[in-house]
Amino acid sequence: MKTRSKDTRSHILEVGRSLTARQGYVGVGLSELLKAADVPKGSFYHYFRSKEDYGCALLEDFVAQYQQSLADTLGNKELPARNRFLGYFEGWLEKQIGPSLQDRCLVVKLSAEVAELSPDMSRILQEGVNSILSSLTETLEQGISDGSIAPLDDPHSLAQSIYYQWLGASLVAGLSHDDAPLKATMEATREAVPAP
Amino acid sequence: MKTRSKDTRSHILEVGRSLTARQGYVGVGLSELLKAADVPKGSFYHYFRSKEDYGCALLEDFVAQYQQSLADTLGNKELPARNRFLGYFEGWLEKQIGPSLQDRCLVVKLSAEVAELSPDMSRILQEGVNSILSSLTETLEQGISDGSIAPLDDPHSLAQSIYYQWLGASLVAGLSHDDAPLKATMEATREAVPAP
DNA sequence: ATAGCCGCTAGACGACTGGTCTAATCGTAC
DNA sequence: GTACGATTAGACCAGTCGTCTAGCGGCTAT
Repeated sequence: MKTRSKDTRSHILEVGRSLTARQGYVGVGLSELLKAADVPKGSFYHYFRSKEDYGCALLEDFVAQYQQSLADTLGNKELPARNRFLGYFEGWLEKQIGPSLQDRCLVVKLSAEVAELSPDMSRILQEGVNSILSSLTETLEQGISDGSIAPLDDPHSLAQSIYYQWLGASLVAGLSHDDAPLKATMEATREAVPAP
Repeated sequence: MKTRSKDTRSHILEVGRSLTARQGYVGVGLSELLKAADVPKGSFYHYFRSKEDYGCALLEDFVAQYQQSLADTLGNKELPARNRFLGYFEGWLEKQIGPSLQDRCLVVKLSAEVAELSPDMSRILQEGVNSILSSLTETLEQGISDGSIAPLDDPHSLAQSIYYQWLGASLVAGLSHDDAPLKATMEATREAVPAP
């Protein structure tokens, strides 16, 4: 085994992520995964208890990284909160357009598949969603405070509406490999978050 | 073979629908499907050229039925258009709550899975989405005409926003088996479609 | 009636992949 | 060089999709 920058476990998860972002969870078999990662099949059960255990690790990894990038984007206190909020969705738009399926949102890709398959994986995604919604709500509140967003009745409801809309738009955009639904949603988002 | 109310092909599709609504497309193997349908394996390839051909038939069937029920709900000219519009989403809410996964929306369940798997299946779902969006837009326009909905800048954008929001909310609701996201979306929908 | 026909069924079979496990090997520390 | 944990090879079998042949059973035409 050649030396690898990261340890084998992380390496498997990294390769798994890019494969899974394209083909789904069930759609990536262990053989394919391990071949792509250049890890012998026998090693798998040294690093993970089962495929589901691996799936959970994959999602935990994803959620953790996502939260980090969320903190970077939404937490940058230099910008007015409204810009940070819109910037988050601009980033989403760009990721979905780019050809690197690698970075696509696993909530969109895996939620439906995992829902009736693995309670553990569902829970991890669920918690990721909640944490994103909290961050978005908080940013809206900051925007009201800093004056970049006009006062709102219920920031949490708005954050929820917008986030769900992006999930749905991504689903449809994936079907047609066309970013029009996302661009329309970007426009709708701008209008839904009024500057004062 | 006992007499069956419908022909075998339709029967396979019907059983396939309920299995697929729960387990996804890849998640239902031919053996499981045919065993559940009590149809011998040899028959499958008499009715379908391949599993993908069956998948397309499944989706075409679903889309056709969906369009029918859409016409029934949105086309009922007795009611003001706003009531018909909101009624459609109330129906969605009820279906998702009920334990009969059978009736759940296959756009939500299969879009992500099918996107990178089968262009044909993707196209059928895509066309279903477009047709739903057209019907919703049309109903909004009728509402503006009949006075049940206050004038809107762009009915199509609004229909799109609302529909995407429901897709996303359904995805998340499935994760937690909790209808809160859908109820919140129902409320948001009511507010987004203002009576004059 | 009966012969012929054909839509449909039965289910074995092949080539392959799925996730899992045990037994053996490797690498390092003493 | 022995001990011992970390790592791997590859067997394992249930299950995958898809194919194929044999023949049932119910029509129709004569």
